[in-house]
Amino acid sequence: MNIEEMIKNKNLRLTVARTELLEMLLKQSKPICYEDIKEYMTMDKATFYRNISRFEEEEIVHSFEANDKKRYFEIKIDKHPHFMCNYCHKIECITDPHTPLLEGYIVESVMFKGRCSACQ
Amino acid sequence: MNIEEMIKNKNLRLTVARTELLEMLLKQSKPICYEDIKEYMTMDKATFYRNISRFEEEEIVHSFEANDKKRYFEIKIDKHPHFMCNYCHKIECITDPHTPLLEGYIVESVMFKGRCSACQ
DNA sequence: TTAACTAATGCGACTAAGTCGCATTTAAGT
DNA sequence: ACTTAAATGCGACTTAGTCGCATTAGTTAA
Repeated sequence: MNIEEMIKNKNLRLTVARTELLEMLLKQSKPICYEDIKEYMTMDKATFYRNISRFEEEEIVHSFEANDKKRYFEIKIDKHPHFMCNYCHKIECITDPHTPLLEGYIVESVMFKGRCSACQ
Repeated sequence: MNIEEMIKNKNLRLTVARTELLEMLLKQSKPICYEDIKEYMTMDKATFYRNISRFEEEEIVHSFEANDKKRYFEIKIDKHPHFMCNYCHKIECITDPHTPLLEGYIVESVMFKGRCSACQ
């Protein structure tokens, strides 16, 4: 599925900003925040956040708050847990398919925090 | 170990604010943010955050950022995973002892997000 | 094509959690 | 009690993210 379809399938208007934003998100290998990519985008900050919120509603994007008080985003395909290092603050994707289950809950995402391999 | 010992053992000065803060934290059954308890405390906001940071350095307190952009705190005894509901935004402690391991990482905390039992 | 309608955008102002600087107070050793 | 350094309260500040509003641009139908 291409970017145009991703947008149209959700009955969203196809705009330059939305196309640019999805291209950007698809390019990443890990979650990013606004600061990380603002210099590579032409859209305004408000437009960025409004579109991110829209994409979240439509379940195209997943986000979470990191301990640096910034919101991080990634495309919601290939769902996987994340690891956030408490020492170097790097965020990594966990590819280990062994995602834990919790009785009584529907787990939609998992975040591990601790010391990453580089910080040991 | 009582509160006075907890503070003295870390070579911290025993102050009214610190005692009050630890009493407050020990009373909770789940993580709390400043807003949750400010009305029950006499100390200033700056003092609260400074002492929380100090307690974190001394590993008395654990904190994390929730999706409401607020920082949540709890006493760092009896470490356990947490569950944050994406729908009612409630934070719960997971008592299930089955905490997952990750090869190559030292996991210090785990946060699950999704739909809690009340929201199904 | 064009017209008309509505949603999306950019901009500047605003919000609020958390931090900082500094003058004052207080804990703790002598 | 006296001294000294650390802790506190207060107000000002920072900054990620949001809001209001005037303008622009997709989309649908004629």
